[in-house]
Amino acid sequence: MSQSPREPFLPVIRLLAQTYQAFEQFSAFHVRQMGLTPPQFDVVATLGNTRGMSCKELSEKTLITKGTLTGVVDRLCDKGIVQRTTMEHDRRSVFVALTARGEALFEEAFPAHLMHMRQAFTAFDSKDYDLCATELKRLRDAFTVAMAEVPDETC
Amino acid sequence: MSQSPREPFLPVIRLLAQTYQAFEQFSAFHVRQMGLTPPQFDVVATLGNTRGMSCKELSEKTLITKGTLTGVVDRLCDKGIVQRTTMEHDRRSVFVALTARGEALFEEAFPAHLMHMRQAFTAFDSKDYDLCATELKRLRDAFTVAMAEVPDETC
DNA sequence: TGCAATTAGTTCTAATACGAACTATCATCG
DNA sequence: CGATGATAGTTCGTATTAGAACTAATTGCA
Repeated sequence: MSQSPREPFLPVIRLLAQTYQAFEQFSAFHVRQMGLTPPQFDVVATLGNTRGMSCKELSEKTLITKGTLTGVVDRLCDKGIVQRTTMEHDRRSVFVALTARGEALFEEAFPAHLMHMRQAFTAFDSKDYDLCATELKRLRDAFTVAMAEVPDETC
Repeated sequence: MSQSPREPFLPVIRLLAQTYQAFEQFSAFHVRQMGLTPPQFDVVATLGNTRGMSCKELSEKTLITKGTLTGVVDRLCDKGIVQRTTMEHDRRSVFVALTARGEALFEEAFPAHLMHMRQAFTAFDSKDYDLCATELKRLRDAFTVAMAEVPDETC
């Protein structure tokens, strides 16, 4: 009934998936109440307190693929929350920034979401944050390094 | 340029997202090479070494929503990898099991994927697994508990 | 200068993803 | 027995999601 004892990383992978899922559920629940989808909120939160940035930079910060980002930004444009501008010095780039209405939304939604998320961490102290961050970093880097080593052999 | 120092959990959330993303990239890369999508592989891996199970059970183990699962199982049926049967004692339930061809696929793809994933953990020893698991469990439970406390107030 | 290689975004296709509405079936309790 | 409620899956609508092909613009180097 239990898993193969030969693969001690399987429990870790399972836990990672469960943890991310639990986070997503908890976070998305509140984001949807504010009339946004999680990716849309990510974009608004990333653009907040910022002059704006290119799609590429936005893509790197939100971890949203560029192809997907086009659609997300499209919908935020339709809602009047962000606006696109072509850049002067590099006409390939698109500059994305919050509109006045987008700023107002950010000022309201972002603190509200922080308040919501804070409720999950009431039992954490600074040592807990450090431990958590250390282990996550270790895991993230393990995957990143492994990923960097594989695909070259395939091409 | 740096984040609000008042919210020590923000780095943890960011790291969780980055870690899951890195895992997904690394894992999905290999899964796609085998002609499956990540959710399809999850289903095959879950059904492997099993007589089969209901959609509900499959949904709980794979973390795939029931609505989404219908489509995933549809496609696996089309490929002849799994098959559906209505249960005798409860005609609401659907029993999903690997076909002979699905078994063969599992026998080949699952060990291959384990081998792939193992490459990310070459630097981990048993203490590392424990530390990682402990912190992930703590995080997962924090979100789960917080989620359980919120929605009732909303209804 | 001039063309090949890059880069930034968009578009396209197939597959998720979620919540809500819906159907069919069971369970419960009067 | 019979209404009420709960449960398992499917269906539906909208929004992501990844990757690949495509366009436009820039860069690099001969």
